[in-house]
Amino acid sequence: LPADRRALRIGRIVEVEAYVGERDRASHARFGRTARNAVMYGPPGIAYVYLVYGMYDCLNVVTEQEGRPAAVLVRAVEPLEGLAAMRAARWALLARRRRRPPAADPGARPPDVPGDDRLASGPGLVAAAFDITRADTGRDLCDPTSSLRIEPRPGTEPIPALVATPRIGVAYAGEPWTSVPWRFAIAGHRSVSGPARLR
DNA sequence: TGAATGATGCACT
DNA sequence: GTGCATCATTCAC
Repeated sequence: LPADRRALRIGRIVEVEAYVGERDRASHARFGRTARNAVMYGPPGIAYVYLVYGMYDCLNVVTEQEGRPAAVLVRAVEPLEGLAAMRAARWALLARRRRRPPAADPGARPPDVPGDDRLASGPGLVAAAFDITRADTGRDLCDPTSSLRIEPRPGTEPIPALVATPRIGVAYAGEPWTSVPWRFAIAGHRSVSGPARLR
């Protein structure tokens, strides 16, 4: 990893989606156990990272007992620390998409990188901001010594108000799976994905 | 402000 | 070969 992306990065998860069981026709487990989704059948707390649309990695957390394939997709994170590293990673993502050489000055912000609170406002952007890739699949996100981990909400923070909506981008699954309200977000939070009017 | 579209790699039928 | 748990850009308004 380049030096400007080695800093500690911390964020608050503000939006997730649940994918539960082989019956869920929107889930990667809908065809049963395969090479790609095998980790979903394992113990909970483990990372499952997959590639979507040939371009973006997406981070999931396995959530159920061994043998029951389920995971939560981390759709958006509020950046808290290590913002410069997140910006650098975002810039690298943009440069890759445009097939342009990396920018000369790593400290500057390109004009099309959005405000800091939206650096990880989408599942592909979460992985990009934290430099998470498919190579992270299988890592234990609950290990407090891991360099990639999820920690409990500090007890000093109140439980935020949530909204539940249908999941994004699963029209192919058919009913009831396209409509079940299994997307959860902090109500009105500025770092939630999507256009402002829907936050 | 919103709808349409291209980029891009690979898992899967 | 088909289609995808997405994003940025372009173009209309």
